[in-house]
Amino acid sequence: MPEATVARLPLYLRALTTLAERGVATVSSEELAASAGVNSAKLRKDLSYLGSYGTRGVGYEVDFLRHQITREIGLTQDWAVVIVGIGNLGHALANYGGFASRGFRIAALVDADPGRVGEEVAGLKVRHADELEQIVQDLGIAIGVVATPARAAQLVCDRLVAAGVTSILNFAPAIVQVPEGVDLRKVDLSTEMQILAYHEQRKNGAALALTAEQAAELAEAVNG
Amino acid sequence: MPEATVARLPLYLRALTTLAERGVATVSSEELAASAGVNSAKLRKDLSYLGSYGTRGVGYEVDFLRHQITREIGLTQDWAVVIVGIGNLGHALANYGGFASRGFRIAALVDADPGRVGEEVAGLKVRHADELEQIVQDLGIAIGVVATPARAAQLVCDRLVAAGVTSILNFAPAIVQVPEGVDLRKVDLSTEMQILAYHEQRKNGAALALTAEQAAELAEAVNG
DNA sequence: AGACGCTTGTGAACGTGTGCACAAAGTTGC
DNA sequence: GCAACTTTGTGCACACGTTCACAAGCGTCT
Repeated sequence: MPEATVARLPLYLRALTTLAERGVATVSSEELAASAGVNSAKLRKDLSYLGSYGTRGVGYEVDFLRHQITREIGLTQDWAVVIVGIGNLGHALANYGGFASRGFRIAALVDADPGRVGEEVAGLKVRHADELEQIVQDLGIAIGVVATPARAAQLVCDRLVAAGVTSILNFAPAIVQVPEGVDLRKVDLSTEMQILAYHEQRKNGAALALTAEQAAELAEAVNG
Repeated sequence: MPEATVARLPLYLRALTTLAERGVATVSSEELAASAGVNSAKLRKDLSYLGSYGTRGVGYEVDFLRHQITREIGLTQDWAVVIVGIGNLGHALANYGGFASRGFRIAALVDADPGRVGEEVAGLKVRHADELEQIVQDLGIAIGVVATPARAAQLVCDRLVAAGVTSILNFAPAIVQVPEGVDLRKVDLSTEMQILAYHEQRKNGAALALTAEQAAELAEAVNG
């Protein structure tokens, strides 16, 4: 299955869930594509990799298709996740409701700061980073989420990998290297913002962009 | 400039900044590519879209190249950003240090909950969502960050667009439609986790995956 | 049963992105 | 000043992803 298709399956899953909640039983590729924001031919080709689950002349049965995608992605199993780094972002991730409903379970929270260890966040006690290897092994954790400062990211990833974690989601603004066979995905606000800025600059954006000084004055006048 | 190249420029910028901090003055495409985690030919091709800023036989001057990329992306200007939705994630974003250093300035925080309005977060007073349009116009905001619950995301984006925002970064786990000409990027934990799960399932992951029941027992035994 | 209308699934063309391999161009050493 | 060495910039071939367009298949209506 093409990587691009894999990346869109969660999108389709979300659209299907919304439709199911509205009580829709059947949906055509055209409708589903519209609500997922993609081209209908692309949607059909993507779904065709799963098998022939549609009915010509009718469309796709929402619940059935949802189940097939869920199975394909592997969400019928429960995935234990450890979050490393319980700062602002770690807190937000620990409290994020979208995990549990999709088969991900925050199994442990870890931080290197002794001051944070023992604190209870989202119903779990924060544990010390020294225990990381033990935690990963005891809880059968396969997915690690890194929400540490940039300087700690590489070390944390190395330790996660050494402990047997083979999938890592990195939120730290750092370039991290992992060995072959380990999946590393990164989520980076700063990068996304910079991509937006690039396009903004090439639109009417020049008019809206201010010098730092002008902006500071404005901000003070309005917010202060 | 190809979209794929634009998406990598921030990566190069980060690598260059790290090198500059280490006092490195010159870098070859091979070295820079290694530290950015990409192929050196790709790096050179990407940089060639900026112009011919390298010296054959030598490499690239770190500071100079950094400046060129900064300019190309548009980070020499100050971009005013509004964050909508000051929950856990909004807090984390407001306090994220990586913005200011890259030319982005959190100019305003907005929330629909009257209970949060007036609260001070990251040195700014949270203002009510009703004022959104006014704030966008007064502060010359070009980029909006949406960190609301999923159900509010579409409405917030519509209002941002109506107020003149043409670049939006959406953190809400929702599929949002925007008119032509508006750039919408999304950052979605859940999607990223699902992509990881897909690959994990196709590796040795089956061994690590537990049923929900087994996992709950384990978790209780270890965390409880 | 047969004709008609609708929607899927997919072959084929097109466009974008990647990576090799090398000529061009600069630096260094003698 | 010239030869040897290093590294950039890029033409070209290939791989990947997207979109069109339509045949195949299913349901419905007469």
